[in-house]
Amino acid sequence: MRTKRHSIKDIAKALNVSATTVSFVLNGKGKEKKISDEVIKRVQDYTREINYKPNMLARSLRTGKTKILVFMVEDIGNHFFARIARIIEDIAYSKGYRVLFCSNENDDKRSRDLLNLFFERQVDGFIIIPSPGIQADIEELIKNDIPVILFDRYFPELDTHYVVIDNYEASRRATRHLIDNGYRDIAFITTDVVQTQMLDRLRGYEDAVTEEGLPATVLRVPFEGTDAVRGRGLLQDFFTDSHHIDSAFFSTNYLTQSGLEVIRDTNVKSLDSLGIVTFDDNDLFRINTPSISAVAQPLEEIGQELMRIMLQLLKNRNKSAEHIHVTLSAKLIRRESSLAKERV
Amino acid sequence: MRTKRHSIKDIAKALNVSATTVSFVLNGKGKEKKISDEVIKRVQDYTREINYKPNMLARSLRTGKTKILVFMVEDIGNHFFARIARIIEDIAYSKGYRVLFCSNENDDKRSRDLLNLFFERQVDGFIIIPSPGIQADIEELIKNDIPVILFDRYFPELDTHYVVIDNYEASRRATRHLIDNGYRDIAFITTDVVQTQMLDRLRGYEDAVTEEGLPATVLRVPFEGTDAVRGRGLLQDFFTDSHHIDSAFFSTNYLTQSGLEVIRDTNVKSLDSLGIVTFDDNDLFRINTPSISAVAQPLEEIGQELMRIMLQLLKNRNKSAEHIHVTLSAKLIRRESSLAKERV
DNA sequence: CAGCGTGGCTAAACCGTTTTAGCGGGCTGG
DNA sequence: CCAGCCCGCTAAAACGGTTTAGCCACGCTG
Repeated sequence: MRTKRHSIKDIAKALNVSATTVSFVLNGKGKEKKISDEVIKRVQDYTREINYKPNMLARSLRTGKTKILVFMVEDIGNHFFARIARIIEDIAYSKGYRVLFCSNENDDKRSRDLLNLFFERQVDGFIIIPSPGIQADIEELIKNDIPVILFDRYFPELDTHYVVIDNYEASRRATRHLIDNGYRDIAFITTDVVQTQMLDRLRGYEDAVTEEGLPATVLRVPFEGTDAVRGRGLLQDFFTDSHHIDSAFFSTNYLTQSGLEVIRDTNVKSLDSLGIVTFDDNDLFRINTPSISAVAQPLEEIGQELMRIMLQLLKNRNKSAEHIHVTLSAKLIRRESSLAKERV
Repeated sequence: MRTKRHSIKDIAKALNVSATTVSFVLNGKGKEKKISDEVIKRVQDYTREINYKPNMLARSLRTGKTKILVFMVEDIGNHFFARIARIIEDIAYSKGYRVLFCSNENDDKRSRDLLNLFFERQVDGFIIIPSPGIQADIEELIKNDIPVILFDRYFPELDTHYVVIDNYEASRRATRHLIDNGYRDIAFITTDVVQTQMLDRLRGYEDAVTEEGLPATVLRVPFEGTDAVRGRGLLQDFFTDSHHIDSAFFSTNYLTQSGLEVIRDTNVKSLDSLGIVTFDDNDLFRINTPSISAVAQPLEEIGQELMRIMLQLLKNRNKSAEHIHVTLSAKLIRRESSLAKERV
């Protein structure tokens, strides 16, 4: 029953040809290397018959390429990351690359472990949403000449390739949109994460409200627990206590989900009168009653840019050109939740 | 700037010792192999200084072990799977194994691709929730003498190691619980997946209601789309049309979430009068108002059993003993949603 | 002083591929 | 008639580790 894995040498022996010949045929270089049609056929038939699968470790060791990319995000379960993952996977696949996904939960130790794991296994490139404290590890990768692209957030002090959106501008416009619809007491509900993307969103909000002489109310929910319950307690207290609030701008989608549930379950506020905008769109917000206005990041474009850069880096492995910085702009999708309403 | 990756030979050359010596020291066999303390120290200091990371491809090629396990489920974003994943990861980690997670979305092609990807890369073992049509591929793995354990569901016609829960009994008890609390028209809301776990849950429900002469109403929601919106349309229609229903038993957690949202948003039924039980507990159900009764699978135990078996298989790689079948029992957690209520 | 053990190290084989260099034989052209 | 070319194939090195077998020098024993 127990079958030893087949190797090229086994095949060569069985067919009375050399390992070289088998390798040529299996790599589609039969014609080019002047192997006779007869031998090509014999090799192909036999390998198919025994269901031969090459040992990629050996191949990668020899070629120096694994044809594997790593896509590391905060939480691959999050809709925003999952969507981009799928886009990237499709492009990568069509170019002969496989993609491994992993979540770092924005934790440095976990990030480091994962980077190490894959670095040691010689993956060809990394697309990363960095946790706050792994700047040095990223630098180390780059020193080793391995393609790294950051996205969603980056390190201002470290020159790397990255793809982000203009969070400041998007946040500012979303806030203005609430103001334009008559809301005057806008809460900004965000995480305690102090990385570029969140800081920019906060600044966008703050500038928009202060320009109009409106008050700024910020709730920072610690990043912990699982999405389903993250910050429910804090949110509940906040909405119960802050009666002055007439609208809320959520800086990230999982907070919005918790927020909506809290509001609905506790009836502290009426969803129909509260103005709501969220960062990062998803189906739930579209289908929700009322539908929720959202800052939609250009997922398709982000994924495409990431892979465009990655493939370029993989091609020009030698010459290290300038670092590429891409900043895309997000789109505000206006839905029921943020439009001017009858005031009570 | 560009640094070639360090190899053991580089280190050996730099320190004027042999590669063998370096390897011994790095593997902690210095003492055992009678390497002098002085040399051990020099090697350790130097490797630390240059931040040497071994090439795991080369190591694995030689040793035949990658120290990597694969954990493949339907959707790693799902709470139930994610929890088990974490438990497994912790145990594996403590034994020197890393775990790679992946989602097959219950799709055969995707499953096959993933199995192939990792098989070719020589991972040491698989823990799998199989999609319906990959029986042959699983068999192939087993033929190649690589440890495979199925869980959550299995192939009745294929003898493999597996860990499951007694879905029939759990489902039966959950249904009986609703009956005992006075519900007489219980809907069973499930997926169109026809694998063991779902079939058993269905049978459990059917037997429980027919024994009492109660009607059986089954809604099958196709497995597609993303969790957030899966089956919303169908569920909405169902609850709108089926006015006779006084309770619902959901066969899987994401359907419950969609169901709750639909009921809440459309007000077709009152959450307070409807009896509800769901398969697979999570924080949301606990915190929900009303809190939702759930069949809680013993996550910790499942994870531990899986790893216990896996480690055993990895140890006794040679002798193929009997296939191990573990069936655990689930616990019904009674909460507000299923208790006898004032009837209107 | 032969023989033996042991401390401290290393040469070389090996894992399964890819790839470079090249071999022998038949055919062609000058 | 032979130089040169093409055809069809192969030997061997290389990738970066691990592991087996064994070398040499030294001290100790009998």
